[in-house]
Amino acid sequence: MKAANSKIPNAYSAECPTRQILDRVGDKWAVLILLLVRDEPMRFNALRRAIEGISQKMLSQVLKSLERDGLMRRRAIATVPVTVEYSITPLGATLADAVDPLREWAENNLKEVLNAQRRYDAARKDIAA
Amino acid sequence: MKAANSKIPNAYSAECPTRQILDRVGDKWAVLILLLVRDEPMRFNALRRAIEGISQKMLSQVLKSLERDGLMRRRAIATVPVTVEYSITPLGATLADAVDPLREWAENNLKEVLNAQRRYDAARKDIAA
DNA sequence: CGGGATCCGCATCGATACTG
DNA sequence: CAGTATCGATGCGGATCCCG
Repeated sequence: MKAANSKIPNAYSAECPTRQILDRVGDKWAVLILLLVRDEPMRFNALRRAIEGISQKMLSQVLKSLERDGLMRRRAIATVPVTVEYSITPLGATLADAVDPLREWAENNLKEVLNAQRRYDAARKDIAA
Repeated sequence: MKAANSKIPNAYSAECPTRQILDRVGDKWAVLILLLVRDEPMRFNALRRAIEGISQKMLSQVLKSLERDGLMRRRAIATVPVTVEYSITPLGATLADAVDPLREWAENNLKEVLNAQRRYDAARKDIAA
């Protein structure tokens, strides 16, 4: 990543906010966690169970970064054994709201995307043959 | 969210549309390209120049997957040398629209996120000391 | 101009084991 | 229960060269 190019009209420099946020939203787990926690505070292993396929390492890692970004709050309760509750912050809630249209789009259009893929692959196969 | 995982109240299975789409949107380059191409059709090297830091390999790779997903259209014009124009599809345009709130959020809240990070890091440093 | 093919380093991530 | 620590594979992505 080099210097910014403010000259070019339609350009995304490395410092562009969209890119920086996209890098975080791009973390496929982060958004899922955010959406889950928005509905209700959740505990570590509850999240682990709710998100099929996530490893404990990834989960704790992503949770930490979400907390660092001010999107989530971590609350440890001194019981035995320890209880930890993760809840969304107001800032996180606004992000979750901004992601909602995307989730709706996903639900409404996934099939069409999959169809497009099949068409594309079929066309490619014709060329190969 | 449909009957697939209607048992578990808050869960994201691997087949969840949101996850599948997020995997694509998670590709940090894909969304940027989509947003650029929405405004006006663009050519390969124009995109390359517009997106700071992308390699030609990544660009051609992402372009191909966007085309495969039916989100973008590739049009080759038989000039010498070849001219190739990438434009958004109607489906892609709806996705771009769904991403817009996210971009706005990014522009409005990046600073707050960065502040949160600094606070978090400062607190951690205190503990270390 | 618009890519494909290849090589390869390094960061990611999963698996496992251990702890407060 | 809620994590940390370590190791090892793998695959992403950059760099480079080449071609129609």
